[in-house]
Amino acid sequence: MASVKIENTEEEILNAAKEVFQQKGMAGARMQEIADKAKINKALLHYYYRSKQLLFEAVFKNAFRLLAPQIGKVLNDDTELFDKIRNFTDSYVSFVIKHPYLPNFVIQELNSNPEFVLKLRAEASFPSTEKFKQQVLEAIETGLIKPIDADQLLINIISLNIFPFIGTPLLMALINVDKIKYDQLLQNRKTEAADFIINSIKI
Amino acid sequence: MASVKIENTEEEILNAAKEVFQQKGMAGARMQEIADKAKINKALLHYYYRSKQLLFEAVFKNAFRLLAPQIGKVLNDDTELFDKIRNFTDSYVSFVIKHPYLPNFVIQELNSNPEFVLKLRAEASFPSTEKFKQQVLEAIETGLIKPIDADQLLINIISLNIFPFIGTPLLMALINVDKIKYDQLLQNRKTEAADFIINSIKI
DNA sequence: ACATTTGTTAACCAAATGGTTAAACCAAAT
DNA sequence: ATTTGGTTTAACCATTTGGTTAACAAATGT
Repeated sequence: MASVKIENTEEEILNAAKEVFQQKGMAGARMQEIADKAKINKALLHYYYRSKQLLFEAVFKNAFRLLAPQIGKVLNDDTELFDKIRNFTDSYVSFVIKHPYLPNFVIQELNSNPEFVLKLRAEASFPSTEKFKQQVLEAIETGLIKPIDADQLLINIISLNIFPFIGTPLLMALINVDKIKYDQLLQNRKTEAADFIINSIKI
Repeated sequence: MASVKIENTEEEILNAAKEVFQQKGMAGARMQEIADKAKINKALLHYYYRSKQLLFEAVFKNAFRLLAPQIGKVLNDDTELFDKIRNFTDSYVSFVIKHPYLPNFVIQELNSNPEFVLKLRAEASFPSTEKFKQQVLEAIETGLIKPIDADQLLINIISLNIFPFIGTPLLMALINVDKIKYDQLLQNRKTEAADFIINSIKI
């Protein structure tokens, strides 16, 4: 039964580590807290993952592998541009509501460890933007959308979808609503954000 | 000359603390590093700011007092809606290029200390959205813009302006450009972002 | 049955870290 | 010249923290 137990503890650790790292970041996380949350001895953490750094990287890669395909949807999907945008905003919002700490975590740690990006690029899951750029060019040529730089459009799409989650505390304070009302706003964005984007570019 | 010296050291400390806190966050910052950067003894930090927490709060409030008026521009300015949007995106981009770590710092620490928001609301500098909401309603009634929820529009404006800075490492990796090219993209956003927003809402 | 490998723990350790203390320094007032 | 007040430092301290060790337990192979 060794392998069963291994997978149990290993996953237990990873889950606990995920929680703690995503809430407190690399610097703020404590190995002891992770051990407690996983209900194991601290030494066992080092038995499975040799150091805090390695445990963190495991968590981070897991998170990124979850997030990347979501972003990939805007990029490497075959559907028509407007559908794709609608599709993306809808599914991304649903996704993040299930993993609320994730985008902030990824962004944050990417900011404090810019070298991380290099490691990520090597990953198979890392999305490529070629297809999207091509599609935007075609849509411009066929007169479907106004001329716009594909990179800027991509930045816009991602910004409109990710920031409302990362900026939750700031935005909540600013528009002066409680968590419940704000979550409703976010839900509405499933369609609102897509409409906003499409309105801007369609002819 | 005691008072002169005070202001010098105190400011020296605050500047050093700003750099370190903004790059590493509350948890990752080290008092020793701040002292070194300010070229003073560590004990002197505690002489001026009794604890790490208090020093951090001083830095954070400073940062927020810098950021808040920028956001306030979208909200409490008298100019016409489209001009206001153009104005805001232009001046916000210029502002953040001068203070690159600032938005990320504020967002990040707001996320890990949601109670902070309460303290900030009390601040005089905290922007109110009433005027903006009113203005949007009027613009809809007079047929200047399409119907849109003012809160959603505000979220869109802020997202489009702030996220490209916070998400720099992610976006750079995604669209596969170096820092120089990315900074050019950001510069272009001074007008691009405003156009994008206005295109979306104008009739 | 027994040896070997794998999983788990309690106790421990060295380094780092936030914070304190007591003394020294120094400009201005007396 | 001496006192006085705030300013600055070196040395120190208690606690926290990531990480290790050595011993024990539980499987697994032979």
